Amino acid sequence: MKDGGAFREFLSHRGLRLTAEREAVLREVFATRGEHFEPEELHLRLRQKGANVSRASVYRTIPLMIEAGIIEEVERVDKHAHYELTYGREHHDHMLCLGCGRVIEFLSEEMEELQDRLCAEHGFTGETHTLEIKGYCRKCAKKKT
Amino acid sequence: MKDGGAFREFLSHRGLRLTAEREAVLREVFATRGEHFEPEELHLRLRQKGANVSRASVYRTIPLMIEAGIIEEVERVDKHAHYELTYGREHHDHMLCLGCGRVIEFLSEEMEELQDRLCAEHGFTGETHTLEIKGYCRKCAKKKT
DNA sequence: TTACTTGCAAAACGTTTGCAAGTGC
DNA sequence: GCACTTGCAAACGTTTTGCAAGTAA
Repeated sequence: MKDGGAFREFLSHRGLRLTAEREAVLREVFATRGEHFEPEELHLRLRQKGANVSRASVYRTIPLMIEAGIIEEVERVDKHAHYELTYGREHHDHMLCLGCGRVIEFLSEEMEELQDRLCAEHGFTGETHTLEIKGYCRKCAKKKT
Repeated sequence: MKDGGAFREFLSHRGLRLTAEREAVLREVFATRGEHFEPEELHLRLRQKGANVSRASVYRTIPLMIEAGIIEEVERVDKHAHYELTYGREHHDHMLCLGCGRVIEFLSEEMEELQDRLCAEHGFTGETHTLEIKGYCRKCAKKKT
């Protein structure tokens, strides 16, 4: 697990332990490379691969990975939380197709600049932003007409 | 209820009925003018005012108001959903203070333009966007240092 | 009259937690 | 050895639903 270093450091820095379960969760998260995931799904995949990690441990490891800056919570389409790996990736935002559910990721330097400007205007110290554009992808837009 | 027209129209257009319960919920939503609210809270306020509207009816009315374009779901800070009245208001976005939980609303014409540009670049037909900037308001930023 | 709507209480859902047993450091 | 971690199953809080009774149109 070449990328796991940041998490290991985070754990030891906090006096927490690197257990087989946490390693398994972390490995599985890295295996999703780019895709969004849900806790339940992550747990299922771990079981399928024979890793004995309980649902509780998955749920307990997620906030740690967030604090460690490995993952982030993204949009909540349904009732439950969605996450994605952010470690080693640039910040990006999402377009969500209301037709097929497809998620398009995009980077926008302009968006970053706009955030800075907006924050300055409101005396706000911005740390992160989430921008989600809902609409229809090319295919679905065509289908609709 | 001078503002309720849109909802009435929506209901009759869909062959749905304007019941006392739906009217009460709608009235209460309009009474929140600008503030975000949660279903549970809305239900509580209705009870306190003596309106006999069950929790179930509140939950059943919310999706109708969303479809009617009266309210929108905003950020989910905790586990549960937050909504706000949007009818008759311009689209705006939010800054959320991680210190005190305060929500700052802001309008940005630039943001609207940026959305259009981004969508065009990705062959996407954007309908709405949600932008949330997390960080610290002036007070909390000062407190932190 | 006839769908639509209601309240209730139970179910469902994702998520969290208390506990006793286990384990990294 | 001691604190941190685990799995389990029960608890949690929000949201949804089946049902029988009620009601707008």
